[in-house]
Amino acid sequence: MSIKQSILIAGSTLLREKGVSALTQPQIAQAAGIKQSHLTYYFPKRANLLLAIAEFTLHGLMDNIAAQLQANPRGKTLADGLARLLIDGLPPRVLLGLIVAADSDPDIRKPLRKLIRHVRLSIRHLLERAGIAADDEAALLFHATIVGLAVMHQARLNRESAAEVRSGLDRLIRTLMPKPAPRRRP
Amino acid sequence: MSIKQSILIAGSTLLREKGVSALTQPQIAQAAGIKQSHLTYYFPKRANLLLAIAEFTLHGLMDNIAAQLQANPRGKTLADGLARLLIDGLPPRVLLGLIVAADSDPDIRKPLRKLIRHVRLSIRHLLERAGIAADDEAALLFHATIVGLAVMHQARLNRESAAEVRSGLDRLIRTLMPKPAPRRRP
DNA sequence: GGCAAAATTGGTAGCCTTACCAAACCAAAC
DNA sequence: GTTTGGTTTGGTAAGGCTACCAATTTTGCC
Repeated sequence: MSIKQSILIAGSTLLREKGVSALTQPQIAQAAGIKQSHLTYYFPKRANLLLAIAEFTLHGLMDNIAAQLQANPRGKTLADGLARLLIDGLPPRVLLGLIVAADSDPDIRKPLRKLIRHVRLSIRHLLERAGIAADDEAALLFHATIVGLAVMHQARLNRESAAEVRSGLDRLIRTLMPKPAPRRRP
Repeated sequence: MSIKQSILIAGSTLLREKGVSALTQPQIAQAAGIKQSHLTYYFPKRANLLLAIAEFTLHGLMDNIAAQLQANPRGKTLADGLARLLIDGLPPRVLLGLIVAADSDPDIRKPLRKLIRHVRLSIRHLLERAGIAADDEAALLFHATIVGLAVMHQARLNRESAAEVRSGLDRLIRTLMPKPAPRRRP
């Protein structure tokens, strides 16, 4: 495994488990088993490191989703897979980390926009595959909703918030899925 | 105006305009026109200050929403008012600030949960007033969606993201509003 | 083997943060 | 007018972070 990879892995693990404030050069370096000064050799500025970690992380997530969808491309599985992803905490923390960083380093914002666009696109593919017709606006709302669910869970991190992620996703997908056998109340 | 108030105002202004990373004791103190050491006299720990700012901010927001709703309690206005709130940036930044802080100081999480519960409740009232029937799950989804829209806008801060907030809110509310004259496609 | 480039290390300058403390100050109560 | 309690100030200790650099080691190549 290359050093760069081990840095990225250490970084995203740290991010997942301890949040953005733990994502410092000393801690990442220690977790990756290298010296801090060596870390700056690979990533001279903190922003470089952050973006690399974000890209690396999201790349992994996309693969993850794709694989899950491959396994069983219909509704229930979609909700389950997404729920696991959102509760895991890595994706929202990546986003939060970038937002916070962008506040003090505006250069980050451009790649961040690109990243979000990319996620949006992936979501559209996801929905298509799940048999949900989604125009731009529908994809936007879906995206926003899962981001919101994830962020609110991150804020609370208890059983209730996790349950909300699941029930929220369930309901969200249920309302969007084409009904196979519409049954009406009496 | 009491010193405490001026501190809270300075803090929330700073938060709105420069983001969480600018929310430090020196900067707040300067903005409030007092010495940093004096700031710690009122708020011995950073967490105290953060929570106070969050409460103060959200309190103001609720009043804001309530007033807007008072003025004109139906759909279009609801969307407009919310959009202004979300684009303004203060609410999502308060949330982000608390999440980041909670990562290094878990004591913050309990009041943070309470805060979110409170917002949820306000949203239910809001929806009721706007003539939208909302069970728990619907309120949850509404809440999640607006949080997601706001956060994704904060991440990008450009015209496109602002437009997304507006169109997202529009569509969200449109799908929830009871249709006055349902018209079907041919 | 020897050379050049890349990788790695130890060390440190400079900055910023939070939290604390002792002293000065003010204002109201007695 | 003095005492007492709350306010305000200046100063600072301790710690953490980023970024840089000079020196050493390793690696790949001729």
